[in-house]
Amino acid sequence: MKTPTIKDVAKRSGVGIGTVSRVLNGNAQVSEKTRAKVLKAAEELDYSPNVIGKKLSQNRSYLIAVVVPVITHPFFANLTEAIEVEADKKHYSILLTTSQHRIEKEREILKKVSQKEADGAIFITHYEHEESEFKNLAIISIDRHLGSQIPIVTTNNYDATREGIEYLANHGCKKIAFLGSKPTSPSEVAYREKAYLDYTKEKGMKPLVVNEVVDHHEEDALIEKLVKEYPNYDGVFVSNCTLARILVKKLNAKGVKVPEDVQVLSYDGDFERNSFLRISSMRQPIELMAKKCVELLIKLINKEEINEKLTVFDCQFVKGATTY
Amino acid sequence: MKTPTIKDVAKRSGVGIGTVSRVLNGNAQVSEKTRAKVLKAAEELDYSPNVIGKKLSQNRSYLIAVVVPVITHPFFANLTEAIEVEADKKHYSILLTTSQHRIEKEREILKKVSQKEADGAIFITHYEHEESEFKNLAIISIDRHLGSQIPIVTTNNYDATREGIEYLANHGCKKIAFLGSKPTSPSEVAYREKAYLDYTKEKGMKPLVVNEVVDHHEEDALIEKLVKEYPNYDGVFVSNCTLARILVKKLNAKGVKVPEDVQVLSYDGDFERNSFLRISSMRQPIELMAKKCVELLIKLINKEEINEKLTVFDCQFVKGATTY
DNA sequence: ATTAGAAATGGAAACGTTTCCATAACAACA
DNA sequence: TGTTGTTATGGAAACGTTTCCATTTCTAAT
Repeated sequence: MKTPTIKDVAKRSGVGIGTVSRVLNGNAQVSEKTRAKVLKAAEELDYSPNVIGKKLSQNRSYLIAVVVPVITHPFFANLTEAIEVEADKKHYSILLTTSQHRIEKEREILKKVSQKEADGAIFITHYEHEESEFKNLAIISIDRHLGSQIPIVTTNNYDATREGIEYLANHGCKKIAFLGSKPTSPSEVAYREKAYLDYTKEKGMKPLVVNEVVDHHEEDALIEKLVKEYPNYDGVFVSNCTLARILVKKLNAKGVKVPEDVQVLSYDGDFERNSFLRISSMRQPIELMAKKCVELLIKLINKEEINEKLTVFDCQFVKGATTY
Repeated sequence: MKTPTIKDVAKRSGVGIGTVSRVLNGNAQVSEKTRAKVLKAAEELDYSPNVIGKKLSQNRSYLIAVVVPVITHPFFANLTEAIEVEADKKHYSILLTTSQHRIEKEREILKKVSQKEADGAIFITHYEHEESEFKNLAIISIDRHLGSQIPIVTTNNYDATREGIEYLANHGCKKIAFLGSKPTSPSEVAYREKAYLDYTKEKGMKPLVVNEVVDHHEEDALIEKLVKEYPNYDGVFVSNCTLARILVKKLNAKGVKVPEDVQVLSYDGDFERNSFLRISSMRQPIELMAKKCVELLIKLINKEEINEKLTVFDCQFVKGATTY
């Protein structure tokens, strides 16, 4: 009992396959009588068009690969979900690919895209690739510089960081530190540290920076370095929310109170659900970013001209329990 | 400048397309000389096979749809990621579909599967569907009874709940309450409440149950009902971890200390990252479940016979900070 | 009744693979 | 050198659509 094809519908309704296609897609003129016949036959056969056939004939997969290190991280999960919702509106589906922090797996994903497994990809990830790996592919990157041709969607890293640091200063912090994990490849994220360094220089403050390239499982050791420096600071601007959470936990464990002894403000936005401690943060407008990514990517897929090589969104300060 | 096809490779290497296919798939005998020629030509043309063509010729998409309400929930994210990792090992990719708590969207997803957008689906979701909607489709369900033909992967809901409640009793709880959100469709999850009711009956305890069918955004009101009952209980077994987190927050807000005044133990497992409060829980072995789902689903896709209509995994008690 | 123009329709070609079948090349042996 | 059996190879057919082009049917005006 094979599943029926368009031919079966054509035969049963006594029309040609072209006509069936036109009826079902509703994009061309068909007489009312024919339309009824075809719909009836399709109904009776319980026919639904085979998507793979359609994809081949259009040479389009209508799939967008979302490339993240892991989906279990709240930031990635929220971003991916927002992308899924936007893509769905435009009749694209999401191919979920996690690199599990392994560059080889990321390469495999790129290969999938070049094999038309997906029409394009949105990269939210860390690794540096050869520019040649991206040749001609429809790719949008969040934050990172993947290659001269890859459009970037990002936030106002410099200004938002600056705004955050000023917030700390205006709320009583005299000695502000910076905590981050240095991006492994050229990235807009680097402007966060730069904003901090510029600020301290301007104000004649002695900078205290803990910002190294670390593997994701080495975060604890990194943060430990800053914890040790206490009480050389009474405020910390953290480059991302995961680090911020761990920092607060470690400070608490040491008996340092947040925000009483140290105020903590983070980039990113606190996407943890039902969290027992909301981190104050400069929240990135994830939904807007997702929407923009999808729009740009679809333009790229359709070979339309794109003028925005760099799209910048503003962050918003969201008060949590880690600052005054 | 079109992307090269297998024909281009055949022409350039002076062989037939069948031979090219054989070389590239490495599943048939090809002379060393020919193999070299073909590989060279493929290399020079920078050829990579078009996956859609392959899919059509095999009438397989090598895609598994993962159907979750949202991906932002840690439990769903962890499960999905585990599924992705397992599927990848078997050369399947993941089509991520979120229903956003809307049954219509879930129907659309089912339609996608029946249109061969994916070869099969793993359902981790709430809604009740007509059994006819699943006709012949390769589907595995986690916990829920979707239809008489759909295999279920679940945990030992009854026994693990019982074990949890006994743990509370053994650690000083005299009056144990049950908090849950009632499944909207037949589900193995229902055995959690049953285990509680049986236990209290056996022990001659007066049961205190707050377990209603609620929409996901009505959870607060549900939990409030139990909070009001305090101090009619000194221990709570909660059916899932989201509810448990909210419960603890609300109890704290009311000045009730956890675990000093009330101990809280949850089903599921605490999948929040860097949480400031670990919930004690009966943890479900997510990785094993994911592996099983993928295995079963692939068997289903391959039309192999399946004897396990119900697969049950054991949970493991994981101590957090909400119990002694 | 005739005809021009528009609307509707049938079906071949195309999308890029895999697979099957027929044939060709080769090796080994008499 | 011819024969047989094996291995290698070319290319048509098939997968299920969409789309394009040629043809038919209809409409309405003369």
